[in-house]
Amino acid sequence: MTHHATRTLQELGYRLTPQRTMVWEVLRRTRGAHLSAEDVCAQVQADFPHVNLSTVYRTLELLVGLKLVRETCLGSDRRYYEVEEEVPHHHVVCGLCGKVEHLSDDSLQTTRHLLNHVLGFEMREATFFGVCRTCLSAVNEGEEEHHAHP
Amino acid sequence: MTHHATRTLQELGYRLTPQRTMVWEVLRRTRGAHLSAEDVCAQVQADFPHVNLSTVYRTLELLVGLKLVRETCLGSDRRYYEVEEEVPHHHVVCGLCGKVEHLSDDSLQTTRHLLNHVLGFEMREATFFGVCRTCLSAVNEGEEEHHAHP
DNA sequence: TCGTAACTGCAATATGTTTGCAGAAGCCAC
DNA sequence: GTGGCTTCTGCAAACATATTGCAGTTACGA
Repeated sequence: MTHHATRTLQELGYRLTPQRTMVWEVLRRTRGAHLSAEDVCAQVQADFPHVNLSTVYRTLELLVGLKLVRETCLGSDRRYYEVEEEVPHHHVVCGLCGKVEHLSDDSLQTTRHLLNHVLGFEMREATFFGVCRTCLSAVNEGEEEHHAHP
Repeated sequence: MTHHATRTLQELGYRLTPQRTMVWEVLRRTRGAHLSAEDVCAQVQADFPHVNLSTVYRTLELLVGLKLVRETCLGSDRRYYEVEEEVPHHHVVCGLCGKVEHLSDDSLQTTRHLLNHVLGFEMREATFFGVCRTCLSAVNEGEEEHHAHP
């Protein structure tokens, strides 16, 4: 486990167990991905098969509470986790293929100011749902074909 | 049921059952709210207690498929439904009190263009997570109190 | 009014997440 | 190191949300 997370856990009086270390390591080495609790558990179990899913849930809850891990909203089906980055980013989700892309926080400065100005709202993160480039071209090709053969 | 939804259902060969009518009416008269399937079911059952939750789920699925109802993502806990408006809007969710506010689609034109330009992404809807005005002032008052009595 | 295909209610099931509890183990004091 | 105390884990059961199979009901065109 990286110095940072280790220190945080121990300084706050939490025990440094192998399970917690492994969950953290999985998230750290998959930086940029978005893993469900079950994904994390599967990766941990690849090395230590006896580790239990409920322990993974409890560990994720702990790490989220300590702001070491971020729980992101990519849809209503389940929860996804990733390490909390110094520079936050936002998510762009394709409703057709499910692909998730990132968007830098800088890009949303004007949107942040808008929300703050209009609603007095302090934006922490944003998720955009729509159709990605790839799926858009696929749809367009389909339309063209359809027009070609009415 | 309003002419529009009625026509759509019947023209497409779906049967116009009381259950479907009631689900639609509940959503229509709570315009602006965000109801879960269970919420809808409870409101329908207030008048017709025998109506089953699974029927509500099937009806919502149908109406969403016909684009008469929109399924919105306000977090990963469950799914919420509202009537599909002519002019779409976006959602602003407070992570502390859970309040949901609306944001007009117009406000996000530049954001939409940004996503299109940077990622080739066609944005359909956006959800912003953060802290609302009310909770922000509550937090600030708490801080002030804390500073006053260290 | 009748017949049929579509729809509903019910119960069972699937999937994701939480919890109670007994046993295991991290960590501090010695 | 060793002991002891408290936290943590594994397991199984519970819980919440959503889906499905099936038998009986019903909308609706003929």
